[in-house]
Amino acid sequence: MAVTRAAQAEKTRQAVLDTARRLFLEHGFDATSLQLIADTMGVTKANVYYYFRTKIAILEALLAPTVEALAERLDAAERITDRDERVEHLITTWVDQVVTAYRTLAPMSRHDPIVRRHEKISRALAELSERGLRLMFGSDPTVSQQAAYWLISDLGVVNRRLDTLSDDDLRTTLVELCRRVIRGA
Amino acid sequence: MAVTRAAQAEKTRQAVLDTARRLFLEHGFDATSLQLIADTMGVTKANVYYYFRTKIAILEALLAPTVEALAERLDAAERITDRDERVEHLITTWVDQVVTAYRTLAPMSRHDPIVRRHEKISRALAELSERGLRLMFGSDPTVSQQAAYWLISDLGVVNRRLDTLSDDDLRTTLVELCRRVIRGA
DNA sequence: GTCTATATTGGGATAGAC
DNA sequence: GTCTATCCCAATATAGAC
Repeated sequence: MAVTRAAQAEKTRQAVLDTARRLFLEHGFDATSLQLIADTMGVTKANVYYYFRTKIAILEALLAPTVEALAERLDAAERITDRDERVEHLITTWVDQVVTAYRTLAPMSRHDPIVRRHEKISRALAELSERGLRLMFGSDPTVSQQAAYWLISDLGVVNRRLDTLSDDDLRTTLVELCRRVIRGA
Repeated sequence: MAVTRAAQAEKTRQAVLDTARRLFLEHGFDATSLQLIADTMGVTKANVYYYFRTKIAILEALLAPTVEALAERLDAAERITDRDERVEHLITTWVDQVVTAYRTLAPMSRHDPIVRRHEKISRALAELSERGLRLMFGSDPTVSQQAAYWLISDLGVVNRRLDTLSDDDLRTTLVELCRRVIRGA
């Protein structure tokens, strides 16, 4: 019982993040008020503000790990010299990330209008996407290759639709789909 | 002059729709205020309200033709008995619809959070999507077929990325991509 | 058909008590 | 660390003059 204050702080802070993530995904960022977040958690608005100075700061805190994970994926892929192997790595790790997307903001991160409006976030995501494209197809991808890549980059939508599948079956299905799209381009 | 009130009415009403469409696409529905729409058009909020009783009514008016066009596409496809021919028809008309998406709400219609929250709209789109799936793959599609279909249903994202292409090149690229995804499933 | 003016609600955000 | 109370502003929507 000695650490109460700091422990309580961490717990509440995490609760804000978890609640906000759920609500952002369900209603969208703009339609999720701090009042709603606070009510859902069972605390007051002021308490939420104690942990995050603005609403957008909550989103940034949520998105940071996702962006970081994306960057690490690409770093790892960059270290693979064999082309086929690298593509395979990119595909499987990408599918992994998408499959576990419930626990991240991935499905919303591209589609919620806030992302387009938030320069810092949108630029970060755009840069990572471009980097992934180059790692897949080299510095001068054909139009067909670009199309294939951008199509796959939106796998989150498929994920949502196949939510009755087990994680393993979903993974297998998506990997095969990606392989077909990418390898044929 | 001979500019009747009715003509003026039609003109202003259309201006509201055009302006709203542009702004909804750019900022998202929730972040687009009637004030912004009115200011952009150079009229007052009250004038906008003269034509649409609520903000959501503007969205509904915008979405109606898109939904209608989608339904007609499926009706036409239903009349084609040959399986391969029907799939080909679905693909090409779908690509057509996506390519001309600037003039519709297609790119936003799936992704803006308002769609998920608006029951009438979301149900209509969901029903049409399911119908398309059946027309493509019959009444009992495999998981792989479903995945392929849902992936393709989100073609709007690819469209946005390839905006430097001519319409014809874009069309060709997308049709080939769709064929590969669908036929291989 | 378009305007000015206003009602009303809810949003993000802060001050200060406990 | 959490609360109550409040500020300020922007949003949707309406009333009534021209």
